[in-house]
Amino acid sequence: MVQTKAEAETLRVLEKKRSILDAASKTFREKGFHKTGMRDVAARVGMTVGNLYYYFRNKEDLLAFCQEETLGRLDTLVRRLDAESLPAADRLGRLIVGHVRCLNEGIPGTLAHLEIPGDGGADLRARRDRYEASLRRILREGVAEGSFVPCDEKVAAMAILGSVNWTVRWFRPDGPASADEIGRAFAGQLVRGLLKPELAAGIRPESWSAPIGPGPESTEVTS
Amino acid sequence: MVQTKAEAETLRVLEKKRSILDAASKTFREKGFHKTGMRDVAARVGMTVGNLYYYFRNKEDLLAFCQEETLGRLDTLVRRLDAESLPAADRLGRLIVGHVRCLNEGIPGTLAHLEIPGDGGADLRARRDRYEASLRRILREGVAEGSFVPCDEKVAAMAILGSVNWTVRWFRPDGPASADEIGRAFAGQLVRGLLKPELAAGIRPESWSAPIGPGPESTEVTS
DNA sequence: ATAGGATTTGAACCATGGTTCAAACCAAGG
DNA sequence: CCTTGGTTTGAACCATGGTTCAAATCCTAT
Repeated sequence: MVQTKAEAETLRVLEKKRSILDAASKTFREKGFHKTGMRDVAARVGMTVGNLYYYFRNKEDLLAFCQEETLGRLDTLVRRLDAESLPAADRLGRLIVGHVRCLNEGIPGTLAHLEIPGDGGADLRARRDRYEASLRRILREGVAEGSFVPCDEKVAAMAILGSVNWTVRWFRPDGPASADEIGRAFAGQLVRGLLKPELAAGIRPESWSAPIGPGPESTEVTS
Repeated sequence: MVQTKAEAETLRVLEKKRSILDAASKTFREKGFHKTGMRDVAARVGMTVGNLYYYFRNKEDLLAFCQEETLGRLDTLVRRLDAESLPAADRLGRLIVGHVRCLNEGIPGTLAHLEIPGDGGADLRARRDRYEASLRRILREGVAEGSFVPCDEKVAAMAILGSVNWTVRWFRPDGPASADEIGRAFAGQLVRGLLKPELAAGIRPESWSAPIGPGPESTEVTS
Protein backbone atom coordinates (compact mmCIF):
# COMPACT_ATOMS: atom_id res chain seq x y z
CA MET A 1 0.00 0.00 0.00
CA VAL A 2 3.01 2.23 -0.11
CA GLN A 3 2.23 2.85 -3.75
CA THR A 4 -1.28 3.95 -2.95
CA LYS A 5 -0.10 6.35 -0.33
CA ALA A 6 2.52 7.84 -2.58
CA GLU A 7 0.01 8.16 -5.35
CA ALA A 8 -2.50 9.79 -3.06
CA GLU A 9 0.12 12.36 -2.27
CA THR A 10 0.82 12.87 -5.88
CA LEU A 11 -2.83 13.22 -6.71
CA ARG A 12 -3.29 15.97 -4.20
CA VAL A 13 -0.38 17.79 -5.74
CA LEU A 14 -1.66 17.08 -9.22
CA GLU A 15 -5.01 18.61 -8.46
CA LYS A 16 -3.33 21.65 -7.07
CA LYS A 17 -1.26 21.95 -10.19
CA ARG A 18 -4.32 21.60 -12.32
CA SER A 19 -6.17 24.31 -10.44
CA ILE A 20 -3.18 26.56 -10.86
CA LEU A 21 -3.05 25.85 -14.56
CA ASP A 22 -6.74 26.57 -14.82
CA ALA A 23 -6.32 29.93 -13.16
CA ALA A 24 -3.27 30.75 -15.22
CA SER A 25 -4.95 29.75 -18.43
CA LYS A 26 -8.01 31.83 -17.77
CA THR A 27 -6.08 34.85 -16.68
CA PHE A 28 -3.74 34.60 -19.64
CA ARG A 29 -6.76 34.57 -21.87
CA GLU A 30 -8.45 37.48 -20.17
CA LYS A 31 -5.52 39.83 -19.77
CA GLY A 32 -2.93 38.42 -22.10
CA PHE A 33 0.23 36.63 -21.11
CA HIS A 34 2.40 39.69 -20.62
CA LYS A 35 -0.16 41.67 -18.72
CA THR A 36 -0.73 38.76 -16.37
CA GLY A 37 1.38 38.76 -13.24
CA MET A 38 2.24 35.81 -11.09
CA ARG A 39 0.41 37.61 -8.33
CA ASP A 40 -2.74 37.67 -10.44
CA VAL A 41 -2.63 33.94 -10.94
CA ALA A 42 -1.89 33.35 -7.28
CA ALA A 43 -4.77 35.53 -6.17
CA ARG A 44 -7.11 33.67 -8.50
CA VAL A 45 -6.31 30.28 -7.03
CA GLY A 46 -6.35 31.76 -3.58
CA MET A 47 -2.73 31.29 -2.69
CA THR A 48 0.32 33.44 -2.37
CA VAL A 49 2.90 34.19 -5.00
CA GLY A 50 5.70 32.29 -3.45
CA ASN A 51 3.61 29.19 -3.20
CA LEU A 52 3.23 29.04 -6.96
CA TYR A 53 6.92 28.43 -7.21
CA TYR A 54 6.58 25.36 -5.10
CA TYR A 55 4.59 23.82 -7.94
CA PHE A 56 6.02 25.44 -11.03
CA ARG A 57 9.51 26.55 -11.76
CA ASN A 58 8.59 29.84 -13.38
CA LYS A 59 6.07 31.75 -15.44
CA GLU A 60 7.21 30.29 -18.72
CA ASP A 61 6.59 26.84 -17.35
CA LEU A 62 3.04 27.83 -16.62
CA LEU A 63 2.64 28.87 -20.22
CA ALA A 64 4.33 25.74 -21.46
CA PHE A 65 1.95 23.46 -19.58
CA CYS A 66 -1.02 25.41 -20.88
CA GLN A 67 0.19 24.96 -24.41
CA GLU A 68 0.90 21.31 -23.76
CA GLU A 69 -2.67 20.88 -22.65
CA THR A 70 -4.03 22.33 -25.86
CA LEU A 71 -1.57 20.45 -28.01
CA GLY A 72 -2.59 17.27 -26.27
CA ARG A 73 -6.18 17.80 -27.26
CA LEU A 74 -5.22 18.55 -30.82
CA ASP A 75 -3.13 15.41 -30.89
CA THR A 76 -5.99 13.18 -29.84
CA LEU A 77 -8.18 14.95 -32.35
CA VAL A 78 -5.81 14.10 -35.16
CA ARG A 79 -5.35 10.56 -33.94
CA ARG A 80 -9.07 10.04 -33.82
CA LEU A 81 -9.40 11.34 -37.36
CA ASP A 82 -6.70 9.05 -38.64
CA ALA A 83 -8.47 6.08 -37.15
CA GLU A 84 -11.64 6.36 -39.20
CA SER A 85 -10.75 6.65 -42.85
CA LEU A 86 -12.91 9.35 -44.35
CA PRO A 87 -12.58 11.40 -47.52
CA ALA A 88 -10.23 14.34 -47.13
CA ALA A 89 -12.98 16.93 -47.15
CA ASP A 90 -14.69 15.35 -44.16
CA ARG A 91 -11.47 14.89 -42.28
CA LEU A 92 -10.52 18.50 -42.86
CA GLY A 93 -13.94 19.68 -41.82
CA ARG A 94 -13.80 17.70 -38.62
CA LEU A 95 -10.30 18.91 -37.93
CA ILE A 96 -11.34 22.53 -38.27
CA VAL A 97 -14.39 22.18 -36.04
CA GLY A 98 -12.36 20.26 -33.50
CA HIS A 99 -9.55 22.78 -33.57
CA VAL A 100 -11.85 25.72 -32.92
CA ARG A 101 -13.47 23.83 -30.09
CA CYS A 102 -10.15 22.79 -28.57
CA LEU A 103 -9.02 26.38 -28.43
CA ASN A 104 -12.21 28.00 -27.24
CA GLU A 105 -14.38 25.52 -25.47
CA GLY A 106 -14.46 24.10 -21.99
CA ILE A 107 -12.93 25.36 -18.81
CA PRO A 108 -9.27 25.71 -19.58
CA GLY A 109 -9.84 27.39 -22.91
CA THR A 110 -6.30 28.30 -23.64
CA LEU A 111 -5.07 31.41 -25.29
CA ALA A 112 -1.59 30.18 -24.84
CA HIS A 113 -1.54 28.76 -28.33
CA LEU A 114 -0.96 32.24 -29.59
CA GLU A 115 2.01 33.06 -27.45
CA ILE A 116 5.36 32.22 -28.87
CA PRO A 117 7.19 29.70 -26.75
CA GLY A 118 10.51 30.77 -25.35
CA ASP A 119 13.75 28.89 -25.64
CA GLY A 120 12.53 26.08 -23.48
CA GLY A 121 9.72 25.39 -25.89
CA ALA A 122 11.61 23.48 -28.54
CA ASP A 123 9.58 20.46 -27.60
CA LEU A 124 6.35 22.37 -28.00
CA ARG A 125 7.41 23.77 -31.33
CA ALA A 126 8.09 20.26 -32.51
CA ARG A 127 4.64 19.08 -31.50
CA ARG A 128 3.04 22.04 -33.19
CA ASP A 129 5.00 21.32 -36.33
CA ARG A 130 3.82 17.76 -36.22
CA TYR A 131 0.25 18.92 -35.99
CA GLU A 132 0.68 21.25 -38.91
CA ALA A 133 2.21 18.42 -40.87
CA SER A 134 -0.91 16.37 -40.25
CA LEU A 135 -3.01 19.18 -41.60
CA ARG A 136 -0.85 19.49 -44.69
CA ARG A 137 -1.07 15.76 -45.22
CA ILE A 138 -4.84 15.91 -45.29
CA LEU A 139 -4.69 18.68 -47.84
CA ARG A 140 -2.20 16.77 -49.96
CA GLU A 141 -4.36 13.67 -49.91
CA GLY A 142 -7.37 15.72 -50.88
CA VAL A 143 -5.53 17.02 -53.89
CA ALA A 144 -4.25 13.55 -54.69
CA GLU A 145 -7.67 11.95 -54.53
CA GLY A 146 -8.93 14.65 -56.86
CA SER A 147 -11.50 16.22 -54.61
CA PHE A 148 -9.47 19.32 -53.78
CA VAL A 149 -8.47 21.87 -56.31
CA PRO A 150 -4.72 21.72 -56.97
CA CYS A 151 -2.88 24.12 -54.68
CA ASP A 152 0.16 24.60 -52.51
CA GLU A 153 -0.78 22.72 -49.36
CA LYS A 154 1.65 24.77 -47.32
CA VAL A 155 -0.03 28.03 -48.13
CA ALA A 156 -3.51 26.57 -47.87
CA ALA A 157 -2.62 25.22 -44.45
CA MET A 158 -1.51 28.62 -43.25
CA ALA A 159 -4.77 30.17 -44.40
CA ILE A 160 -6.71 27.61 -42.44
CA LEU A 161 -4.53 27.87 -39.36
CA GLY A 162 -4.83 31.62 -39.45
CA SER A 163 -8.59 31.48 -39.42
CA VAL A 164 -8.87 29.01 -36.60
CA ASN A 165 -6.08 30.33 -34.39
CA TRP A 166 -7.30 33.86 -34.77
CA THR A 167 -10.53 32.87 -33.00
CA VAL A 168 -8.87 33.14 -29.63
CA ARG A 169 -8.52 36.84 -30.31
CA TRP A 170 -12.21 37.53 -30.64
CA PHE A 171 -14.26 34.54 -29.51
CA ARG A 172 -16.10 34.97 -26.24
CA PRO A 173 -17.88 32.04 -24.59
CA ASP A 174 -20.78 34.29 -23.64
CA GLY A 175 -21.13 35.61 -27.17
CA PRO A 176 -24.00 34.93 -29.56
CA ALA A 177 -22.45 31.84 -31.15
CA SER A 178 -20.91 28.75 -29.61
CA ALA A 179 -17.45 27.52 -30.51
CA ASP A 180 -19.08 24.61 -32.24
CA GLU A 181 -21.21 26.87 -34.41
CA ILE A 182 -18.26 29.03 -35.30
CA GLY A 183 -16.28 25.94 -36.08
CA ARG A 184 -18.92 24.56 -38.42
CA ALA A 185 -19.27 27.89 -40.20
CA PHE A 186 -15.51 28.10 -40.63
CA ALA A 187 -15.26 24.52 -41.77
CA GLY A 188 -17.95 24.99 -44.39
CA GLN A 189 -16.32 28.09 -45.75
CA LEU A 190 -12.77 26.80 -45.68
CA VAL A 191 -13.48 23.35 -47.05
CA ARG A 192 -15.59 24.82 -49.82
CA GLY A 193 -12.62 26.98 -50.70
CA LEU A 194 -10.56 23.90 -51.31
CA LEU A 195 -13.06 21.58 -52.91
CA LYS A 196 -13.48 21.42 -56.64
CA PRO A 197 -16.59 23.46 -57.47
CA GLU A 198 -18.55 20.49 -58.77
CA LEU A 199 -18.18 18.79 -55.39
CA ALA A 200 -18.73 21.83 -53.22
CA ALA A 201 -22.48 21.53 -53.14
CA GLY A 202 -22.33 18.20 -51.37
CA ILE A 203 -20.68 19.20 -48.07
CA ARG A 204 -22.46 18.83 -44.74
CA PRO A 205 -20.73 20.89 -42.07
CA GLU A 206 -23.35 19.82 -39.54
CA SER A 207 -21.85 16.35 -39.57
CA TRP A 208 -18.38 17.59 -38.74
CA SER A 209 -19.11 18.40 -35.16
CA ALA A 210 -16.90 15.76 -33.63
CA PRO A 211 -17.00 15.12 -29.90
CA ILE A 212 -14.09 16.60 -28.07
CA GLY A 213 -12.59 14.46 -25.42
CA PRO A 214 -10.79 16.01 -22.53
CA GLY A 215 -7.06 16.10 -22.89
CA PRO A 216 -5.40 12.70 -22.79
CA GLU A 217 -4.85 11.29 -19.33
CA SER A 218 -1.27 10.87 -20.29
CA THR A 219 -0.74 14.59 -20.14
CA GLU A 220 2.05 14.86 -17.66
CA VAL A 221 1.80 17.72 -15.27
CA THR A 222 5.15 16.97 -13.75
CA SER A 223 7.55 19.80 -13.48
CA MET B 1 9.88 82.90 -46.66
CA VAL B 2 9.39 82.44 -43.00
CA GLN B 3 6.99 79.67 -43.84
CA THR B 4 9.58 77.87 -45.91
CA LYS B 5 12.07 77.97 -43.11
CA ALA B 6 9.61 76.72 -40.57
CA GLU B 7 8.57 73.95 -42.90
CA ALA B 8 12.14 73.02 -43.59
CA GLU B 9 12.61 72.61 -39.88
CA THR B 10 9.53 70.50 -39.67
CA LEU B 11 10.60 68.35 -42.54
CA ARG B 12 13.90 67.59 -40.90
CA VAL B 13 12.03 66.49 -37.81
CA LEU B 14 9.53 64.55 -39.87
CA GLU B 15 12.23 62.57 -41.56
CA LYS B 16 13.76 61.80 -38.23
CA LYS B 17 10.45 60.61 -36.94
CA ARG B 18 9.95 58.47 -39.99
CA SER B 19 13.35 56.85 -39.62
CA ILE B 20 12.57 56.11 -36.00
CA LEU B 21 9.25 54.57 -36.93
CA ASP B 22 10.97 52.47 -39.56
CA ALA B 23 13.43 51.16 -37.03
CA ALA B 24 10.74 50.56 -34.46
CA SER B 25 8.51 48.80 -36.93
CA LYS B 26 11.26 46.50 -38.12
CA THR B 27 12.44 45.67 -34.65
CA PHE B 28 8.92 45.08 -33.42
CA ARG B 29 8.47 42.66 -36.25
CA GLU B 30 11.73 40.86 -35.68
CA LYS B 31 11.66 40.53 -31.92
CA GLY B 32 8.07 41.21 -31.04
CA PHE B 33 6.75 44.30 -29.32
CA HIS B 34 7.37 43.20 -25.76
CA LYS B 35 10.83 41.87 -26.36
CA THR B 36 11.83 45.09 -28.07
CA GLY B 37 13.41 47.69 -25.82
CA MET B 38 13.58 51.37 -26.45
CA ARG B 39 17.32 50.93 -26.41
CA ASP B 40 17.06 48.47 -29.29
CA VAL B 41 15.16 50.95 -31.40
CA ALA B 42 17.51 53.74 -30.50
CA ALA B 43 20.55 51.66 -31.39
CA ARG B 44 19.01 50.80 -34.74
CA VAL B 45 18.50 54.40 -35.77
CA GLY B 46 21.88 55.28 -34.34
CA MET B 47 20.80 57.53 -31.55
CA THR B 48 20.51 57.33 -27.81
CA VAL B 49 17.54 56.29 -25.76
CA GLY B 50 16.78 59.64 -24.30
CA ASN B 51 16.71 61.22 -27.71
CA LEU B 52 13.80 59.04 -28.76
CA TYR B 53 11.70 60.74 -26.15
CA TYR B 54 12.35 64.05 -27.80
CA TYR B 55 10.36 62.78 -30.77
CA PHE B 56 7.86 60.39 -29.23
CA ARG B 57 6.12 60.53 -25.93
CA ASN B 58 6.53 56.86 -25.09
CA LYS B 59 6.75 53.33 -26.39
CA GLU B 60 3.05 52.95 -26.88
CA ASP B 61 3.08 56.00 -29.09
CA LEU B 62 5.64 54.31 -31.27
CA LEU B 63 3.33 51.35 -31.62
CA ALA B 64 0.34 53.57 -32.25
CA PHE B 65 2.04 55.35 -35.13
CA CYS B 66 3.09 52.06 -36.66
CA GLN B 67 -0.46 50.84 -36.56
CA GLU B 68 -1.69 54.12 -37.94
CA GLU B 69 0.65 53.67 -40.86
CA THR B 70 -0.77 50.27 -41.70
CA LEU B 71 -4.34 51.36 -41.14
CA GLY B 72 -3.73 54.26 -43.47
CA ARG B 73 -2.73 51.90 -46.23
CA LEU B 74 -5.72 49.71 -45.63
CA ASP B 75 -7.94 52.77 -45.75
CA THR B 76 -6.70 53.85 -49.14
CA LEU B 77 -7.06 50.28 -50.32
CA VAL B 78 -10.72 50.23 -49.37
CA ARG B 79 -11.32 53.67 -50.81
CA ARG B 80 -9.78 52.65 -54.08
CA LEU B 81 -11.97 49.58 -54.21
CA ASP B 82 -15.09 51.56 -53.53
CA ALA B 83 -14.27 53.87 -56.42
CA GLU B 84 -14.40 51.26 -59.15
CA SER B 85 -17.62 49.30 -58.89
CA LEU B 86 -16.82 45.64 -59.34
CA PRO B 87 -18.71 42.49 -58.45
CA ALA B 88 -18.29 41.53 -54.81
CA ALA B 89 -16.06 38.56 -55.57
CA ASP B 90 -13.52 40.73 -57.33
CA ARG B 91 -13.60 43.41 -54.69
CA LEU B 92 -13.10 40.83 -51.96
CA GLY B 93 -10.27 39.22 -53.87
CA ARG B 94 -8.53 42.52 -54.35
CA LEU B 95 -9.05 43.42 -50.73
CA ILE B 96 -7.44 40.21 -49.57
CA VAL B 97 -4.44 40.54 -51.83
CA GLY B 98 -4.04 44.15 -50.87
CA HIS B 99 -4.35 43.39 -47.19
CA VAL B 100 -1.67 40.74 -47.27
CA ARG B 101 0.61 43.07 -49.16
CA CYS B 102 -0.06 45.98 -46.82
CA LEU B 103 0.95 43.93 -43.84
CA ASN B 104 3.97 42.18 -45.28
CA GLU B 105 5.39 44.13 -48.15
CA GLY B 106 7.66 47.11 -48.40
CA ILE B 107 10.05 48.61 -45.94
CA PRO B 108 7.97 49.30 -42.92
CA GLY B 109 6.20 45.99 -42.98
CA THR B 110 4.38 46.30 -39.73
CA LEU B 111 3.72 43.60 -37.25
CA ALA B 112 2.05 46.14 -35.09
CA HIS B 113 -1.33 45.20 -36.46
CA LEU B 114 -1.25 42.19 -34.20
CA GLU B 115 -0.53 43.96 -30.99
CA ILE B 116 -3.51 45.07 -29.02
CA PRO B 117 -3.59 48.82 -28.61
CA GLY B 118 -3.58 50.12 -25.08
CA ASP B 119 -5.97 52.58 -23.58
CA GLY B 120 -4.79 55.38 -25.79
CA GLY B 121 -5.74 53.42 -28.88
CA ALA B 122 -9.47 54.03 -28.89
CA ASP B 123 -9.00 55.95 -32.09
CA LEU B 124 -7.12 53.07 -33.67
CA ARG B 125 -9.72 50.59 -32.58
CA ALA B 126 -12.35 52.73 -34.24
CA ARG B 127 -10.46 52.80 -37.52
CA ARG B 128 -9.95 49.07 -37.39
CA ASP B 129 -13.63 48.58 -36.76
CA ARG B 130 -14.42 50.76 -39.73
CA TYR B 131 -12.18 48.66 -41.91
CA GLU B 132 -13.82 45.47 -40.73
CA ALA B 133 -17.19 47.01 -41.41
CA SER B 134 -16.11 47.61 -44.99
CA LEU B 135 -15.15 43.99 -45.33
CA ARG B 136 -18.48 42.88 -43.93
CA ARG B 137 -20.26 45.18 -46.31
CA ILE B 138 -18.59 43.55 -49.28
CA LEU B 139 -19.63 40.16 -47.99
CA ARG B 140 -23.19 41.31 -47.44
CA GLU B 141 -23.38 42.74 -50.93
CA GLY B 142 -22.04 39.52 -52.35
CA VAL B 143 -24.77 37.59 -50.64
CA ALA B 144 -27.34 40.15 -51.72
CA GLU B 145 -26.31 40.03 -55.36
CA GLY B 146 -26.60 36.27 -55.23
CA SER B 147 -23.00 35.40 -56.03
CA PHE B 148 -22.03 34.45 -52.49
CA VAL B 149 -23.52 31.55 -50.65
CA PRO B 150 -25.76 32.75 -47.82
CA CYS B 151 -23.80 33.05 -44.60
CA ASP B 152 -23.23 35.13 -41.52
CA GLU B 153 -21.00 37.91 -42.81
CA LYS B 154 -19.64 38.55 -39.35
CA VAL B 155 -18.27 35.06 -38.98
CA ALA B 156 -17.07 34.90 -42.56
CA ALA B 157 -15.25 38.17 -42.05
CA MET B 158 -13.44 36.81 -39.01
CA ALA B 159 -12.30 33.77 -40.94
CA ILE B 160 -10.85 35.98 -43.65
CA LEU B 161 -9.26 38.40 -41.21
CA GLY B 162 -7.72 35.51 -39.35
CA SER B 163 -6.08 34.15 -42.45
CA VAL B 164 -4.65 37.44 -43.60
CA ASN B 165 -3.61 38.83 -40.24
CA TRP B 166 -1.97 35.58 -39.28
CA THR B 167 0.49 36.03 -42.14
CA VAL B 168 2.56 38.40 -40.09
CA ARG B 169 3.31 35.48 -37.82
CA TRP B 170 4.97 33.36 -40.46
CA PHE B 171 5.62 35.35 -43.61
CA ARG B 172 9.24 36.16 -44.29
CA PRO B 173 10.22 38.52 -47.11
CA ASP B 174 13.15 36.31 -48.02
CA GLY B 175 10.99 33.22 -48.16
CA PRO B 176 10.06 31.22 -51.25
CA ALA B 177 6.89 33.15 -52.03
CA SER B 178 6.22 36.88 -52.27
CA ALA B 179 3.49 38.61 -50.34
CA ASP B 180 1.67 39.09 -53.60
CA GLU B 181 1.76 35.39 -54.40
CA ILE B 182 0.57 34.48 -50.95
CA GLY B 183 -2.14 37.05 -51.24
CA ARG B 184 -3.39 35.67 -54.54
CA ALA B 185 -3.38 32.12 -53.23
CA PHE B 186 -5.31 33.20 -50.14
CA ALA B 187 -7.73 35.24 -52.19
CA GLY B 188 -8.46 32.36 -54.51
CA GLN B 189 -9.07 29.97 -51.66
CA LEU B 190 -11.11 32.35 -49.53
CA VAL B 191 -13.23 33.78 -52.30
CA ARG B 192 -13.96 30.32 -53.63
CA GLY B 193 -15.13 29.42 -50.16
CA LEU B 194 -17.76 32.12 -50.34
CA LEU B 195 -18.85 31.89 -53.95
CA LYS B 196 -21.72 29.71 -55.01
CA PRO B 197 -20.22 26.55 -56.48
CA GLU B 198 -21.54 27.18 -59.96
CA LEU B 199 -19.65 30.48 -60.08
CA ALA B 200 -16.48 29.31 -58.42
CA ALA B 201 -14.86 28.09 -61.61
CA GLY B 202 -14.80 31.58 -63.07
CA ILE B 203 -12.50 33.35 -60.63
CA ARG B 204 -9.15 34.85 -61.70
CA PRO B 205 -6.97 35.53 -58.68
CA GLU B 206 -4.20 36.73 -60.98
CA SER B 207 -6.23 39.81 -61.77
CA TRP B 208 -6.61 40.74 -58.11
CA SER B 209 -3.10 41.90 -57.63
CA ALA B 210 -3.90 45.56 -57.10
CA PRO B 211 -1.11 48.11 -56.91
CA ILE B 212 -0.34 49.21 -53.41
CA GLY B 213 0.26 52.88 -52.98
CA PRO B 214 2.40 54.12 -50.15
CA GLY B 215 0.48 55.32 -47.17
CA PRO B 216 -1.51 58.49 -47.72
CA GLU B 217 0.48 61.69 -47.45
CA SER B 218 -2.10 62.80 -44.97
CA THR B 219 -0.72 60.39 -42.42
CA GLU B 220 0.16 62.71 -39.61
CA VAL B 221 3.33 61.93 -37.80
CA THR B 222 2.75 64.59 -35.27
CA SER B 223 3.00 63.65 -31.67
C1' DA C 1 2.41 13.67 21.73
C1' DT C 2 6.26 14.68 18.80
C1' DA C 3 9.73 14.50 15.30
C1' DG C 4 10.28 15.21 10.37
C1' DG C 5 8.99 16.25 6.09
C1' DA C 6 5.76 18.62 3.06
C1' DT C 7 3.54 22.92 2.40
C1' DT C 8 2.70 27.81 2.92
C1' DT C 9 3.76 32.42 3.96
C1' DG C 10 5.27 37.22 3.43
C1' DA C 11 8.74 39.89 2.78
C1' DA C 12 12.59 41.00 0.44
C1' DC C 13 15.57 40.71 -3.61
C1' DC C 14 16.88 42.21 -7.98
C1' DA C 15 17.04 42.56 -13.10
C1' DT C 16 14.69 44.59 -16.64
C1' DG C 17 13.40 48.36 -19.11
C1' DG C 18 10.54 52.47 -19.65
C1' DT C 19 11.15 57.19 -18.45
C1' DT C 20 13.15 61.66 -16.83
C1' DC C 21 16.45 65.32 -16.51
C1' DA C 22 20.02 68.58 -16.17
C1' DA C 23 23.85 69.51 -18.56
C1' DA C 24 26.28 69.74 -22.96
C1' DC C 25 26.12 70.52 -27.80
C1' DC C 26 25.27 72.76 -32.07
C1' DA C 27 23.33 75.46 -35.21
C1' DA C 28 21.65 80.37 -36.81
C1' DG C 29 20.71 85.31 -35.92
C1' DG C 30 21.98 89.62 -34.04
C1' DC D 1 31.55 86.82 -30.76
C1' DC D 2 27.68 85.52 -28.01
C1' DT D 3 23.12 84.53 -27.18
C1' DT D 4 19.13 81.78 -28.05
C1' DG D 5 16.53 77.78 -28.89
C1' DG D 6 16.33 73.41 -30.91
C1' DT D 7 18.75 69.04 -30.30
C1' DT D 8 21.50 65.41 -28.13
C1' DT D 9 23.63 63.02 -24.49
C1' DG D 10 24.41 59.81 -20.67
C1' DA D 11 23.41 58.80 -16.48
C1' DA D 12 20.24 58.17 -13.14
C1' DC D 13 15.57 57.25 -11.60
C1' DC D 14 12.06 54.17 -10.45
C1' DA D 15 8.00 51.08 -11.00
C1' DT D 16 7.00 46.69 -12.37
C1' DG D 17 7.05 42.07 -11.71
C1' DG D 18 9.49 37.65 -11.74
C1' DT D 19 11.99 35.15 -8.34
C1' DT D 20 14.11 33.60 -3.89
C1' DC D 21 14.26 32.33 0.89
C1' DA D 22 14.20 31.55 5.71
C1' DA D 23 10.87 31.11 8.92
C1' DA D 24 6.25 29.56 10.22
C1' DT D 25 2.63 26.18 9.71
C1' DC D 26 0.40 21.92 8.79
C1' DC D 27 0.18 16.98 8.20
C1' DT D 28 1.40 12.37 8.90
C1' DA D 29 3.86 8.45 10.84
C1' DT D 30 5.83 6.42 14.79
